[in-house]
Amino acid sequence: MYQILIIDDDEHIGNMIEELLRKENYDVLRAFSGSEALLLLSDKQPDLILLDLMLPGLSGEDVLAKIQGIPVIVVSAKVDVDDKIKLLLDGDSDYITKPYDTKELLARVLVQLRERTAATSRSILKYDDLRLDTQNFEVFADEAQIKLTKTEFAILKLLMQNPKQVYTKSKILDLISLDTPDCMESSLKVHVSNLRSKLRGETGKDYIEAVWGIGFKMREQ
Amino acid sequence: MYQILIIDDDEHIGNMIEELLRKENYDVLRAFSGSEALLLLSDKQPDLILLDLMLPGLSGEDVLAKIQGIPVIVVSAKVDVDDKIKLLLDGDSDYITKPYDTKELLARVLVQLRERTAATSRSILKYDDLRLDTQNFEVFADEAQIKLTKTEFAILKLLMQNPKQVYTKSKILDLISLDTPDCMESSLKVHVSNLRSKLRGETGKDYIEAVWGIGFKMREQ
DNA sequence: TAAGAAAATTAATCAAGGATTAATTGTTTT
DNA sequence: AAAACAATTAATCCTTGATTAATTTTCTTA
Repeated sequence: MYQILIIDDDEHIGNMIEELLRKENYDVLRAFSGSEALLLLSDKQPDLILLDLMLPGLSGEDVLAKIQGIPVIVVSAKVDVDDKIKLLLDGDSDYITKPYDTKELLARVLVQLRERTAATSRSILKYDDLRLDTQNFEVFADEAQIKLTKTEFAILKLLMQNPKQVYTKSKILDLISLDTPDCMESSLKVHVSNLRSKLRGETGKDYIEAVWGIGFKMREQ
Repeated sequence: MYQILIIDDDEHIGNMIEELLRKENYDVLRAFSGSEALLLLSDKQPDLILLDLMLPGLSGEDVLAKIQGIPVIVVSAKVDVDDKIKLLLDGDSDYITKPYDTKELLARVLVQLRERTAATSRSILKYDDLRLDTQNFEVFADEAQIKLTKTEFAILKLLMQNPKQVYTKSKILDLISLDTPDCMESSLKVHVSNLRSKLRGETGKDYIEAVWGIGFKMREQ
Protein backbone atom coordinates (compact mmCIF):
# COMPACT_ATOMS: atom_id res chain seq x y z
CA MET A 1 0.00 0.00 0.00
CA TYR A 2 1.33 3.38 -1.00
CA GLN A 3 1.87 6.12 1.54
CA ILE A 4 1.35 9.72 0.48
CA LEU A 5 2.26 12.83 2.45
CA ILE A 6 0.12 15.95 2.03
CA ILE A 7 1.83 19.19 2.96
CA ASP A 8 -0.77 21.96 2.99
CA ASP A 9 -1.62 24.64 5.51
CA ASP A 10 -5.25 24.87 4.36
CA GLU A 11 -7.04 22.31 6.45
CA HIS A 12 -10.16 22.22 4.26
CA ILE A 13 -8.39 21.41 1.07
CA GLY A 14 -6.07 19.04 2.82
CA ASN A 15 -9.01 17.15 4.26
CA MET A 16 -10.66 16.79 0.91
CA ILE A 17 -7.50 15.52 -0.72
CA GLU A 18 -6.90 13.14 2.13
CA GLU A 19 -10.34 11.63 1.79
CA LEU A 20 -10.00 11.44 -1.96
CA LEU A 21 -6.77 9.51 -1.61
CA ARG A 22 -8.07 7.27 1.15
CA LYS A 23 -10.97 6.28 -1.03
CA GLU A 24 -8.42 5.11 -3.57
CA ASN A 25 -6.81 3.06 -0.83
CA TYR A 26 -3.75 5.16 -0.25
CA ASP A 27 -2.25 5.58 3.18
CA VAL A 28 -2.16 9.30 3.96
CA LEU A 29 0.17 11.38 6.13
CA ARG A 30 -0.42 15.06 6.86
CA ALA A 31 1.73 18.07 7.61
CA PHE A 32 0.51 21.65 7.94
CA SER A 33 3.79 23.50 7.74
CA GLY A 34 7.18 23.09 6.18
CA SER A 35 8.95 22.42 9.44
CA GLU A 36 6.35 19.86 10.47
CA ALA A 37 6.88 18.14 7.14
CA LEU A 38 10.63 17.95 7.55
CA LEU A 39 10.27 16.65 11.08
CA LEU A 40 7.93 13.96 9.84
CA LEU A 41 10.23 13.06 6.97
CA SER A 42 13.11 12.37 9.32
CA ASP A 43 10.98 9.53 10.64
CA LYS A 44 8.83 8.29 7.75
CA GLN A 45 9.52 7.81 4.08
CA PRO A 46 6.32 8.16 2.03
CA ASP A 47 6.15 7.03 -1.58
CA LEU A 48 4.93 10.40 -2.81
CA ILE A 49 4.55 13.95 -1.51
CA LEU A 50 1.86 16.46 -2.44
CA LEU A 51 3.29 19.88 -1.64
CA ASP A 52 1.44 23.18 -1.56
CA LEU A 53 3.91 25.95 -2.22
CA MET A 54 1.99 28.54 -0.20
CA LEU A 55 3.22 27.63 3.21
CA PRO A 56 3.66 29.78 6.32
CA GLY A 57 7.13 29.96 7.83
CA LEU A 58 9.51 27.73 5.99
CA SER A 59 8.63 28.21 2.33
CA GLY A 60 7.60 25.50 -0.03
CA GLU A 61 10.74 26.09 -2.01
CA ASP A 62 12.86 25.42 1.02
CA VAL A 63 11.02 22.22 1.78
CA LEU A 64 11.34 21.10 -1.80
CA ALA A 65 15.08 21.67 -1.75
CA LYS A 66 15.40 19.47 1.30
CA ILE A 67 13.39 16.55 0.02
CA GLN A 68 15.60 13.90 -1.47
CA GLY A 69 14.71 10.80 -3.35
CA ILE A 70 10.95 11.05 -2.96
CA PRO A 71 8.80 12.09 -5.91
CA VAL A 72 6.89 15.31 -5.34
CA ILE A 73 3.80 16.74 -6.94
CA VAL A 74 3.89 20.49 -6.39
CA VAL A 75 0.50 22.12 -6.08
CA SER A 76 0.64 25.80 -6.79
CA ALA A 77 -1.89 28.60 -7.08
CA LYS A 78 0.43 30.46 -9.39
CA VAL A 79 -0.37 29.80 -13.00
CA ASP A 80 3.25 29.88 -14.01
CA VAL A 81 5.46 27.89 -11.76
CA ASP A 82 8.75 29.59 -11.18
CA ASP A 83 11.65 28.39 -13.22
CA LYS A 84 13.51 28.13 -9.95
CA ILE A 85 11.03 25.53 -8.78
CA LYS A 86 11.16 23.65 -12.02
CA LEU A 87 14.86 23.25 -11.52
CA LEU A 88 14.29 21.67 -8.17
CA LEU A 89 11.94 19.11 -9.61
CA ASP A 90 13.88 16.10 -10.68
CA GLY A 91 12.64 13.53 -13.12
CA ASP A 92 10.51 11.84 -10.54
CA SER A 93 8.48 14.92 -9.79
CA ASP A 94 5.69 16.95 -11.27
CA TYR A 95 3.67 20.07 -10.69
CA ILE A 96 0.04 21.04 -11.03
CA THR A 97 -1.59 24.45 -10.80
CA LYS A 98 -4.85 25.29 -9.08
CA PRO A 99 -7.63 25.04 -9.82
CA TYR A 100 -7.35 21.44 -10.80
CA ASP A 101 -9.99 18.77 -10.51
CA THR A 102 -9.81 15.58 -8.58
CA LYS A 103 -9.51 13.42 -11.63
CA GLU A 104 -6.45 15.23 -12.81
CA LEU A 105 -4.84 14.98 -9.41
CA LEU A 106 -5.49 11.26 -9.13
CA ALA A 107 -4.19 10.72 -12.63
CA ARG A 108 -0.93 12.39 -11.76
CA VAL A 109 -0.61 10.51 -8.51
CA LEU A 110 -1.03 7.27 -10.42
CA VAL A 111 1.55 8.27 -12.97
CA GLN A 112 4.13 9.11 -10.33
CA LEU A 113 3.62 5.91 -8.39
CA ARG A 114 3.57 3.76 -11.48
CA GLU A 115 6.66 5.26 -12.92
CA ARG A 116 8.40 4.56 -9.69
CA THR A 117 7.61 0.86 -9.57
CA ALA A 118 7.61 0.12 -13.24
CA ALA A 119 10.77 2.19 -13.44
CA THR A 120 11.56 2.77 -17.06
CA SER A 121 9.53 -0.14 -18.25
CA ARG A 122 8.98 0.36 -21.93
CA SER A 123 5.70 -1.16 -22.93
CA ILE A 124 4.82 -1.88 -26.51
CA LEU A 125 1.13 -2.04 -27.18
CA LYS A 126 0.01 -4.23 -30.02
CA TYR A 127 -3.27 -4.36 -31.86
CA ASP A 128 -3.69 -6.24 -35.10
CA ASP A 129 -0.95 -4.86 -37.35
CA LEU A 130 -0.30 -1.87 -35.13
CA ARG A 131 2.59 -1.53 -32.72
CA LEU A 132 2.80 1.45 -30.37
CA ASP A 133 5.93 2.14 -28.37
CA THR A 134 5.04 4.21 -25.29
CA GLN A 135 8.66 4.91 -24.57
CA ASN A 136 9.80 6.26 -27.91
CA PHE A 137 6.45 7.71 -29.01
CA GLU A 138 6.52 5.67 -32.18
CA VAL A 139 3.80 3.81 -34.02
CA PHE A 140 4.36 1.14 -36.64
CA ALA A 141 2.05 -0.62 -39.03
CA ASP A 142 3.89 -3.83 -39.77
CA GLU A 143 7.32 -2.37 -40.55
CA ALA A 144 6.29 1.07 -41.73
CA GLN A 145 6.41 3.88 -39.20
CA ILE A 146 3.43 6.19 -38.93
CA LYS A 147 4.20 9.73 -37.84
CA LEU A 148 1.65 10.96 -35.32
CA THR A 149 1.32 14.24 -33.49
CA LYS A 150 1.40 14.36 -29.70
CA THR A 151 -2.35 14.45 -29.41
CA GLU A 152 -2.96 11.73 -31.97
CA PHE A 153 -0.44 9.55 -30.20
CA ALA A 154 -2.09 10.10 -26.82
CA ILE A 155 -5.49 9.17 -28.19
CA LEU A 156 -4.28 6.03 -29.93
CA LYS A 157 -2.30 4.98 -26.87
CA LEU A 158 -5.35 5.33 -24.67
CA LEU A 159 -7.57 3.36 -27.01
CA MET A 160 -4.98 0.63 -27.47
CA GLN A 161 -4.53 0.21 -23.74
CA ASN A 162 -8.09 -1.10 -23.51
CA PRO A 163 -9.12 -1.96 -27.03
CA LYS A 164 -12.54 -3.24 -26.10
CA GLN A 165 -13.54 -0.35 -23.92
CA VAL A 166 -15.64 2.51 -25.19
CA TYR A 167 -14.30 5.88 -24.14
CA THR A 168 -16.58 8.90 -24.06
CA LYS A 169 -15.17 12.06 -25.51
CA SER A 170 -14.97 13.72 -22.12
CA LYS A 171 -13.29 10.64 -20.69
CA ILE A 172 -10.70 10.74 -23.42
CA LEU A 173 -10.06 14.40 -22.71
CA ASP A 174 -9.62 13.64 -19.01
CA LEU A 175 -7.24 10.81 -19.59
CA ILE A 176 -5.03 12.45 -22.19
CA SER A 177 -5.05 15.77 -20.34
CA LEU A 178 -1.59 15.05 -19.02
CA ASP A 179 -0.11 14.92 -22.48
CA THR A 180 -2.32 17.53 -24.10
CA PRO A 181 -3.83 19.80 -21.43
CA ASP A 182 -5.62 22.19 -23.74
CA CYS A 183 -7.46 19.87 -26.07
CA MET A 184 -11.19 20.56 -26.24
CA GLU A 185 -14.05 18.32 -27.24
CA SER A 186 -14.62 20.21 -30.47
CA SER A 187 -11.10 19.64 -31.69
CA LEU A 188 -10.95 16.08 -30.46
CA LYS A 189 -13.12 15.03 -33.36
CA VAL A 190 -10.64 16.52 -35.76
CA HIS A 191 -7.73 14.74 -34.10
CA VAL A 192 -9.57 11.44 -34.36
CA SER A 193 -10.30 12.15 -37.99
CA ASN A 194 -6.65 12.92 -38.75
CA LEU A 195 -5.49 9.90 -36.79
CA ARG A 196 -7.85 7.70 -38.73
CA SER A 197 -6.68 8.93 -42.08
CA LYS A 198 -3.02 8.42 -41.15
CA LEU A 199 -3.69 4.86 -40.04
CA ARG A 200 -5.79 4.22 -43.10
CA GLY A 201 -3.06 5.57 -45.35
CA GLU A 202 -0.62 2.96 -44.13
CA THR A 203 -2.87 -0.01 -43.46
CA GLY A 204 -5.99 0.53 -45.54
CA LYS A 205 -8.04 -0.24 -42.47
CA ASP A 206 -10.15 1.97 -40.25
CA TYR A 207 -9.03 1.13 -36.76
CA ILE A 208 -11.18 3.51 -34.77
CA GLU A 209 -14.87 2.89 -34.35
CA ALA A 210 -17.37 5.54 -33.34
CA VAL A 211 -20.04 4.45 -30.90
CA TRP A 212 -22.98 6.65 -31.62
CA GLY A 213 -23.85 9.18 -28.94
CA ILE A 214 -21.17 7.74 -26.67
CA GLY A 215 -17.62 7.88 -27.93
CA PHE A 216 -14.83 5.85 -29.51
CA LYS A 217 -13.16 2.49 -29.26
CA MET A 218 -10.82 0.29 -31.27
CA ARG A 219 -12.63 -1.54 -34.03
CA GLU A 220 -12.47 -5.30 -33.83
CA GLN A 221 -10.35 -6.63 -36.64
CA MET B 1 -35.58 3.02 2.88
CA TYR B 2 -33.26 5.79 1.78
CA GLN B 3 -33.01 9.04 3.68
CA ILE B 4 -32.29 12.23 1.75
CA LEU B 5 -31.40 15.61 3.22
CA ILE B 6 -32.47 18.75 1.35
CA ILE B 7 -30.46 21.86 2.17
CA ASP B 8 -32.19 24.86 0.61
CA ASP B 9 -33.21 28.24 1.98
CA ASP B 10 -36.05 28.63 -0.49
CA GLU B 11 -39.01 27.01 1.20
CA HIS B 12 -41.10 26.74 -1.96
CA ILE B 13 -38.50 24.90 -3.96
CA GLY B 14 -37.60 22.76 -0.99
CA ASN B 15 -41.23 21.77 -0.59
CA MET B 16 -41.50 20.81 -4.22
CA ILE B 17 -38.45 18.62 -4.04
CA GLU B 18 -39.56 17.10 -0.76
CA GLU B 19 -42.92 16.11 -2.17
CA LEU B 20 -41.31 14.76 -5.30
CA LEU B 21 -38.99 12.58 -3.26
CA ARG B 22 -41.70 11.43 -0.84
CA LYS B 23 -43.76 10.25 -3.76
CA GLU B 24 -40.87 8.04 -4.71
CA ASN B 25 -40.85 6.69 -1.18
CA TYR B 26 -37.75 8.41 0.07
CA ASP B 27 -37.45 9.57 3.64
CA VAL B 28 -36.78 13.31 3.60
CA LEU B 29 -34.93 15.59 6.00
CA ARG B 30 -34.86 19.37 5.66
CA ALA B 31 -32.44 22.15 6.53
CA PHE B 32 -32.84 25.80 5.61
CA SER B 33 -29.34 27.05 6.32
CA GLY B 34 -25.84 25.74 6.36
CA SER B 35 -25.52 25.80 10.11
CA GLU B 36 -28.82 24.01 10.55
CA ALA B 37 -27.61 21.37 8.15
CA LEU B 38 -24.37 20.81 10.01
CA LEU B 39 -26.23 20.60 13.30
CA LEU B 40 -28.54 18.02 11.83
CA LEU B 41 -25.67 16.04 10.37
CA SER B 42 -24.03 15.68 13.75
CA ASP B 43 -27.06 13.63 14.69
CA LYS B 44 -28.32 11.94 11.54
CA GLN B 45 -26.54 10.35 8.62
CA PRO B 46 -28.65 10.51 5.44
CA ASP B 47 -27.80 8.43 2.38
CA LEU B 48 -27.69 11.43 0.08
CA ILE B 49 -27.67 15.21 0.32
CA LEU B 50 -29.21 17.69 -2.09
CA LEU B 51 -27.39 20.98 -1.55
CA ASP B 52 -28.35 24.38 -2.91
CA LEU B 53 -25.22 26.50 -3.12
CA MET B 54 -27.08 29.77 -2.60
CA LEU B 55 -27.35 29.72 1.15
CA PRO B 56 -27.55 32.57 3.67
CA GLY B 57 -24.86 32.74 6.34
CA LEU B 58 -22.58 29.76 6.11
CA SER B 59 -22.02 29.30 2.37
CA GLY B 60 -22.75 26.19 0.43
CA GLU B 61 -19.07 25.76 -0.20
CA ASP B 62 -18.37 25.70 3.52
CA VAL B 63 -21.05 23.12 4.11
CA LEU B 64 -19.76 21.02 1.28
CA ALA B 65 -16.27 21.06 2.70
CA LYS B 66 -17.58 19.78 6.02
CA ILE B 67 -19.59 16.92 4.65
CA GLN B 68 -17.69 13.68 4.81
CA GLY B 69 -18.54 10.37 3.35
CA ILE B 70 -22.03 11.20 2.14
CA PRO B 71 -22.69 11.62 -1.57
CA VAL B 72 -23.88 15.09 -2.50
CA ILE B 73 -25.79 16.41 -5.44
CA VAL B 74 -25.04 20.10 -5.71
CA VAL B 75 -27.88 22.17 -7.10
CA SER B 76 -26.61 25.43 -8.46
CA ALA B 77 -28.20 28.35 -10.28
CA LYS B 78 -24.86 29.14 -11.85
CA VAL B 79 -24.53 27.57 -15.23
CA ASP B 80 -20.85 26.98 -14.75
CA VAL B 81 -20.04 25.34 -11.48
CA ASP B 82 -16.93 26.76 -9.97
CA ASP B 83 -13.78 24.77 -10.29
CA LYS B 84 -13.43 25.12 -6.56
CA ILE B 85 -16.64 23.22 -6.11
CA LYS B 86 -15.62 20.56 -8.55
CA LEU B 87 -12.55 19.97 -6.46
CA LEU B 88 -14.70 19.36 -3.45
CA LEU B 89 -16.89 16.86 -5.25
CA ASP B 90 -15.43 13.43 -4.93
CA GLY B 91 -16.38 10.48 -7.07
CA ASP B 92 -19.55 9.82 -5.15
CA SER B 93 -21.00 13.23 -5.87
CA ASP B 94 -22.58 15.10 -8.69
CA TYR B 95 -23.89 18.49 -9.61
CA ILE B 96 -26.86 19.76 -11.53
CA THR B 97 -27.66 23.29 -12.66
CA LYS B 98 -31.02 25.02 -12.52
CA PRO B 99 -33.35 24.96 -14.22
CA TYR B 100 -33.54 21.22 -14.19
CA ASP B 101 -36.63 19.08 -14.47
CA THR B 102 -37.85 16.64 -11.94
CA LYS B 103 -37.08 13.61 -14.03
CA GLU B 104 -33.46 14.56 -14.33
CA LEU B 105 -33.19 15.14 -10.61
CA LEU B 106 -34.79 11.81 -9.74
CA ALA B 107 -32.59 10.03 -12.23
CA ARG B 108 -29.48 11.45 -10.65
CA VAL B 109 -30.71 10.62 -7.19
CA LEU B 110 -31.21 7.05 -8.30
CA VAL B 111 -27.78 6.88 -9.84
CA GLN B 112 -26.11 8.10 -6.69
CA LEU B 113 -27.97 5.72 -4.42
CA ARG B 114 -27.49 2.76 -6.72
CA GLU B 115 -23.84 3.35 -7.21
CA ARG B 116 -23.44 3.38 -3.50
CA THR B 117 -25.08 0.04 -2.91
CA ALA B 118 -24.56 -2.00 -6.01
CA ALA B 119 -21.36 -0.53 -7.45
CA THR B 120 -22.72 -1.26 -10.92
CA SER B 121 -19.77 0.18 -12.73
CA ARG B 122 -18.74 -2.73 -14.96
CA SER B 123 -21.26 -5.49 -14.80
CA ILE B 124 -22.26 -7.96 -17.45
CA LEU B 125 -25.95 -8.78 -17.34
CA LYS B 126 -27.05 -12.16 -18.59
CA TYR B 127 -30.46 -13.44 -19.57
CA ASP B 128 -30.94 -16.68 -21.46
CA ASP B 129 -28.71 -16.34 -24.53
CA LEU B 130 -28.28 -12.59 -24.10
CA ARG B 131 -25.22 -10.90 -22.63
CA LEU B 132 -25.20 -7.15 -22.01
CA ASP B 133 -22.00 -5.33 -21.13
CA THR B 134 -22.85 -2.11 -19.30
CA GLN B 135 -19.30 -0.90 -19.58
CA ASN B 136 -18.78 -1.24 -23.31
CA PHE B 137 -22.36 -0.71 -24.43
CA GLU B 138 -22.39 -4.04 -26.19
CA VAL B 139 -25.01 -6.77 -26.46
CA PHE B 140 -24.35 -10.32 -27.62
CA ALA B 141 -26.63 -13.20 -28.50
CA ASP B 142 -24.40 -16.19 -27.97
CA GLU B 143 -21.38 -15.00 -29.92
CA ALA B 144 -23.01 -12.62 -32.35
CA GLN B 145 -23.04 -8.96 -31.49
CA ILE B 146 -26.29 -7.07 -31.80
CA LYS B 147 -25.92 -3.41 -32.65
CA LEU B 148 -28.31 -1.29 -30.61
CA THR B 149 -28.87 2.44 -30.46
CA LYS B 150 -28.34 4.33 -27.23
CA THR B 151 -32.03 4.30 -26.39
CA GLU B 152 -32.57 0.64 -27.22
CA PHE B 153 -29.56 -0.24 -25.13
CA ALA B 154 -30.86 1.74 -22.16
CA ILE B 155 -34.23 0.00 -22.32
CA LEU B 156 -32.78 -3.49 -22.57
CA LYS B 157 -30.32 -2.79 -19.78
CA LEU B 158 -33.12 -1.65 -17.51
CA LEU B 159 -35.28 -4.68 -18.24
CA MET B 160 -32.38 -7.08 -17.81
CA GLN B 161 -31.46 -5.62 -14.45
CA ASN B 162 -34.72 -6.96 -13.02
CA PRO B 163 -36.01 -9.49 -15.52
CA LYS B 164 -39.08 -10.43 -13.53
CA GLN B 165 -40.20 -6.91 -12.84
CA VAL B 166 -42.81 -5.19 -14.93
CA TYR B 167 -41.90 -1.61 -15.80
CA THR B 168 -44.56 0.88 -16.72
CA LYS B 169 -43.80 3.05 -19.69
CA SER B 170 -43.46 6.16 -17.58
CA LYS B 171 -41.19 4.32 -15.18
CA ILE B 172 -38.99 3.26 -18.04
CA LEU B 173 -38.80 6.83 -19.23
CA ASP B 174 -37.82 7.99 -15.77
CA LEU B 175 -35.12 5.42 -15.40
CA ILE B 176 -33.51 5.83 -18.78
CA SER B 177 -33.81 9.62 -18.80
CA LEU B 178 -30.16 10.04 -17.90
CA ASP B 179 -29.08 8.28 -21.04
CA THR B 180 -31.86 9.57 -23.27
CA PRO B 181 -33.33 12.72 -21.74
CA ASP B 182 -35.77 13.56 -24.50
CA CYS B 183 -37.51 10.26 -25.13
CA MET B 184 -41.30 10.47 -24.92
CA GLU B 185 -43.86 7.81 -24.25
CA SER B 186 -45.15 7.89 -27.81
CA SER B 187 -41.79 7.01 -29.26
CA LEU B 188 -40.93 4.51 -26.57
CA LYS B 189 -43.21 1.98 -28.25
CA VAL B 190 -41.26 2.32 -31.45
CA HIS B 191 -37.98 1.84 -29.68
CA VAL B 192 -39.30 -1.31 -28.05
CA SER B 193 -40.51 -2.53 -31.40
CA ASN B 194 -37.17 -1.92 -33.05
CA LEU B 195 -35.36 -3.51 -30.14
CA ARG B 196 -37.53 -6.59 -30.39
CA SER B 197 -36.95 -7.01 -34.07
CA LYS B 198 -33.19 -6.70 -33.65
CA LEU B 199 -33.19 -9.34 -30.92
CA ARG B 200 -35.50 -11.54 -32.94
CA GLY B 201 -33.30 -11.20 -35.99
CA GLU B 202 -30.37 -12.71 -34.14
CA THR B 203 -32.04 -15.17 -31.80
CA GLY B 204 -35.42 -15.95 -33.31
CA LYS B 205 -36.97 -15.32 -29.93
CA ASP B 206 -39.13 -12.50 -28.66
CA TYR B 207 -37.47 -11.46 -25.44
CA ILE B 208 -39.73 -8.59 -24.45
CA GLU B 209 -43.20 -9.24 -23.16
CA ALA B 210 -45.92 -6.61 -23.09
CA VAL B 211 -48.10 -6.59 -20.02
CA TRP B 212 -51.42 -5.29 -21.12
CA GLY B 213 -52.33 -1.82 -19.88
CA ILE B 214 -49.19 -1.68 -17.75
CA GLY B 215 -45.86 -1.93 -19.49
CA PHE B 216 -43.04 -4.31 -20.35
CA LYS B 217 -40.89 -7.01 -18.84
CA MET B 218 -38.50 -9.70 -19.96
CA ARG B 219 -40.33 -12.76 -21.22
CA GLU B 220 -39.62 -15.94 -19.32
CA GLN B 221 -37.63 -18.29 -21.47
C1' DT C 1 -78.15 -13.93 -17.57
C1' DA C 2 -75.01 -15.39 -21.11
C1' DA C 3 -73.16 -15.37 -25.78
C1' DG C 4 -71.67 -13.00 -29.40
C1' DA C 5 -71.00 -8.65 -32.01
C1' DA C 6 -69.54 -4.03 -32.06
C1' DA C 7 -66.89 -0.39 -30.10
C1' DA C 8 -63.09 1.28 -27.60
C1' DT C 9 -58.68 0.92 -25.90
C1' DT C 10 -54.04 -0.48 -26.11
C1' DA C 11 -50.22 -2.40 -28.65
C1' DA C 12 -47.20 -3.20 -32.76
C1' DT C 13 -45.34 -2.06 -37.10
C1' DC C 14 -43.96 0.82 -40.95
C1' DA C 15 -42.16 4.60 -43.48
C1' DA C 16 -40.99 9.59 -43.90
C1' DG C 17 -39.08 13.88 -42.18
C1' DG C 18 -36.60 16.40 -38.94
C1' DA C 19 -33.08 16.59 -35.56
C1' DT C 20 -28.85 15.24 -33.74
C1' DT C 21 -24.28 13.71 -34.00
C1' DA C 22 -20.18 12.43 -36.60
C1' DA C 23 -16.69 13.14 -40.25
C1' DT C 24 -14.33 15.83 -43.32
C1' DT C 25 -12.36 19.83 -45.27
C1' DG C 26 -10.39 24.24 -45.31
C1' DT C 27 -8.80 28.40 -42.79
C1' DT C 28 -6.73 30.84 -39.07
C1' DT C 29 -3.98 31.04 -34.99
C1' DT C 30 -0.34 29.68 -32.06
C1' DA D 1 4.12 22.07 -37.86
C1' DA D 2 0.44 21.40 -34.97
C1' DA D 3 -3.68 22.63 -32.94
C1' DA D 4 -7.93 25.30 -32.71
C1' DC D 5 -11.75 26.98 -35.11
C1' DA D 6 -15.51 27.33 -38.56
C1' DA D 7 -18.27 25.47 -42.08
C1' DT D 8 -19.95 21.85 -44.83
C1' DT D 9 -21.27 17.24 -45.79
C1' DA D 10 -22.57 12.67 -44.32
C1' DA D 11 -24.42 9.27 -41.32
C1' DT D 12 -27.49 7.83 -37.90
C1' DC D 13 -31.07 8.24 -34.82
C1' DC D 14 -35.53 9.84 -32.96
C1' DT D 15 -40.08 11.25 -33.46
C1' DT D 16 -44.35 11.46 -35.72
C1' DG D 17 -48.49 9.97 -37.88
C1' DA D 18 -50.83 6.48 -40.31
C1' DT D 19 -52.09 1.71 -40.37
C1' DT D 20 -52.87 -2.85 -38.68
C1' DA D 21 -53.31 -6.16 -34.97
C1' DA D 22 -54.51 -7.65 -30.41
C1' DT D 23 -57.19 -7.30 -26.23
C1' DT D 24 -60.70 -5.56 -23.31
C1' DT D 25 -65.06 -3.46 -22.52
C1' DT D 26 -69.59 -2.40 -23.69
C1' DC D 27 -73.74 -3.28 -25.89
C1' DT D 28 -77.32 -6.09 -27.88
C1' DT D 29 -80.43 -9.66 -27.92
C1' DA D 30 -82.01 -14.31 -27.30
